[in-house]
Amino acid sequence: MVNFTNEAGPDKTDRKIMQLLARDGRMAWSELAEKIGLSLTPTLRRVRQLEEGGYIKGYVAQLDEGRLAGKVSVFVAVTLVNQSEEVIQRFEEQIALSPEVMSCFLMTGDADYTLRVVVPDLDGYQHFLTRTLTRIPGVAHIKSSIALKQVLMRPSPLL
Amino acid sequence: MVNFTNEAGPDKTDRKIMQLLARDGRMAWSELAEKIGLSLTPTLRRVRQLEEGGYIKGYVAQLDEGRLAGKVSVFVAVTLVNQSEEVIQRFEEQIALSPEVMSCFLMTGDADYTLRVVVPDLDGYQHFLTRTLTRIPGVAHIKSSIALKQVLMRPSPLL
DNA sequence: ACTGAAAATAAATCGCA
DNA sequence: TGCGATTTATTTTCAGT
Repeated sequence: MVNFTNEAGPDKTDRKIMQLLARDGRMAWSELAEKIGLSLTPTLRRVRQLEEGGYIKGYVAQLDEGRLAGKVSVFVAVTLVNQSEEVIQRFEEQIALSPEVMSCFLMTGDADYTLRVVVPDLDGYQHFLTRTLTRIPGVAHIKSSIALKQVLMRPSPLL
Repeated sequence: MVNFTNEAGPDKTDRKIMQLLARDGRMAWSELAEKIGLSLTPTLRRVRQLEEGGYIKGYVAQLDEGRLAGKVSVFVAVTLVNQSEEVIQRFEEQIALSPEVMSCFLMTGDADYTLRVVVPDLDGYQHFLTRTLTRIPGVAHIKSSIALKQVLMRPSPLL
């Protein structure tokens, strides 16, 4: 018997660490240590704790979505014919395989989905609709809302 | 006279680099070099080119949104009283200061906005509405759609 | 828990093919 | 564009407070 898995949760210093790494995920640990006013060892230990505790899920390069995928975002409200396990599972699976789909949320109430789909232009969206979305079994109805400008996009919540 | 600013754009190797860094943004350059089958020097040069060309916009730690901000996402369609510079500018400015707002898109047509707001619960959303959103000058109408599950969220486009 | 120093790795730079 | 070697910086580990 050893350790009552010290579930303390992030303190103020941990939050500062997360904040800094959310802005620059490749910052040198030595630089991070300096900025939070601790030496290397405890800094790195805190980072590892945050990673293991799942507060930091990973580190990613942010790619230019507009340049690599397209400048047009379409919010798509999808209604399924029913909410059977099979229909839902197949839908979510196919969606995850479509590179145009950047995010997908299951909505309350009507139990349908809202997707954000990124395409180069409206032609590209039409292709996505006809070649991908309408071909997924169980899709009953689709309503599209087109965005032309991304005003704000936070990769991580503000602390 | 020297160089017709060689605007070549990413080749297959560059795309592989972006793909790998989008999955692990803190990977050692030496490991990246191994995976793409080049030595360190050209690998690092390519990475720097991708950064300078804006294909890689930066590196960030992914924080657990559900744990740090909340499990409830609300899509909010906001209509402004008009599209005057002043109203638009103030709206976008205030939105950017609100930590609950994770993203904001300017929509075509009616020229209103779609936001994704993250809150711990519906009470938190009510607070956001009354303390923040409805207090921004120029906000005429609000329509909320509540999500309870994030099915998919890509930090970067698939290559 | 934190510090500081030593040992092991990794990153940046340079001359060259 | 690419390679390999050198210099410089960073990360990791460990003994001490």
